[in-house]
Amino acid sequence: MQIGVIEVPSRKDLLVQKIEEQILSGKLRAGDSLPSERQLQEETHISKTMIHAALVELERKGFLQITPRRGAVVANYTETGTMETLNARIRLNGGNMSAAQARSFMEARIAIEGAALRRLAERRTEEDLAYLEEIIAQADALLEKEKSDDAALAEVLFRFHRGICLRSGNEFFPLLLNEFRPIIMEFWMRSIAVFGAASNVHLAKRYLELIRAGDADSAFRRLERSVNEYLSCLEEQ
Amino acid sequence: MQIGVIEVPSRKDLLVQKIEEQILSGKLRAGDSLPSERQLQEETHISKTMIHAALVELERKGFLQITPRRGAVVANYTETGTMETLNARIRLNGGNMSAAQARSFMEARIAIEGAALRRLAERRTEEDLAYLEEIIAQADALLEKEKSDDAALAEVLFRFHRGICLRSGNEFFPLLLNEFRPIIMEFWMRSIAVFGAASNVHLAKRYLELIRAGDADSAFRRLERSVNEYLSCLEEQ
DNA sequence: CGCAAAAACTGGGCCGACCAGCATTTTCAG
DNA sequence: CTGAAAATGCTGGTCGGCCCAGTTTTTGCG
Repeated sequence: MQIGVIEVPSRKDLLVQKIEEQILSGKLRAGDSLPSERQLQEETHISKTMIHAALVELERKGFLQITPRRGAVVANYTETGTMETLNARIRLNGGNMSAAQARSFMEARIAIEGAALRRLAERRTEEDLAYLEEIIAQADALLEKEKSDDAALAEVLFRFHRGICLRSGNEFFPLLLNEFRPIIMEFWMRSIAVFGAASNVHLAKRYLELIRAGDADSAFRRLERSVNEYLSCLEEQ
Repeated sequence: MQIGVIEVPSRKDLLVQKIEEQILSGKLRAGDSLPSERQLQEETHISKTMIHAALVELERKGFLQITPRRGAVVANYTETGTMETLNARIRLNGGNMSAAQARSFMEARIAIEGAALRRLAERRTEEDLAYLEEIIAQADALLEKEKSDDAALAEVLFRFHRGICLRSGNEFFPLLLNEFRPIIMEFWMRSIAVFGAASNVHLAKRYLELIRAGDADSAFRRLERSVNEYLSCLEEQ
């Protein structure tokens, strides 16, 4: 077994994580003021530069609102939160989504990828099909290797489904998939573990066939069905 | 007329913007290497701390790929881009979307908000309705003031539609709306300019009625129709 | 010429000082 | 005592330099 690079979190990252924990656990509530940067510096013995960088990162993630020369207050992250906020929440939970979160995620996936699938099936060109076939070929190549590489296959599956969004002609759909990326990769890893590598690649081929046939409705229903299969499989565990 | 706070962009922000411009204009192409941080420091007379922060921000936005101790290269932002990348592109274009972008945006809106609308109509509670009514009341209060404040109304309309996503019970939908926020606000400002303030508030009330009636299909069609009206109005200009 | 040691450079993390602007307190003329 | 102006002390923001650990290029010995 290969041992990856051991990532040492920096002190700044640790501070970010600590404050995130306090906010998500409710110890710090929306509207609460944070100590000033200098005060945090004394408490943590981290330089002001790094303290400042940590607070800026937390503001970007939607956890804080910083007003120059006035200080930082905890934001209501249901108001200001973005996908990054959610990624932080999931990471803090050990990388696991709750069942409700998984269902929410899948609903969002159906809404976005389903719309892309419909659009693409209705107006696919030879070029679109060739683009997706090329990705399928990469997946097949991975299947034939004796040493299975689940992470690489998950990456290819991500690229296939982003390809559907990319080729749908809508500029927004692929961007949304990129935004979801960490969560989607986690999903594909699980899907490969549960249903097997070959089964996932086969499903991708099925989507390609339905797109080629121009059968938007069937493609959409196929997506709904496989999502439901996955969710019920998850609930069994 | 009230003059708001004049925001002075920091030198870091200016550097970020300048590099974004060079990438979006094609002066810097995917794969090109950027000068080292120390070289940029000499050229721009900006401290290394800020140079580094700027490059990290550009990487987060999908414009660069940084490899530790090797340097930064321009990324293919169609591959790595997120909503932030798009926001930057639109901002650089003076806040204007192309017609194709507007259509893509509206398709994405139908996909996401439509799904939320359906879900909410099917399982709304009294609490959900009260939450949305409270926002509508704020909109009415704005309408009655003699001094019209379009920006405030756009903010309320945004909150109403995010409220639909929030109350749909899906955790992801409101986050996606937050992600879109700058674009959505621009859209509401235009909608108010084109159709008038009262008309937009009236439409919101109509959504609320359909949600209360539990008529998911009608609510969805209403959304599709108003989107199409907006797009055809845009194309006339 | 071959190739390994050394030098030069890279981004990453960190530090303590300094800057400009806001808020409160202090000062001091009226 | 009053009230405006000056001084002080706070804030977030920026700065340039330090060391570290890898990468790339140059050097120089065999």
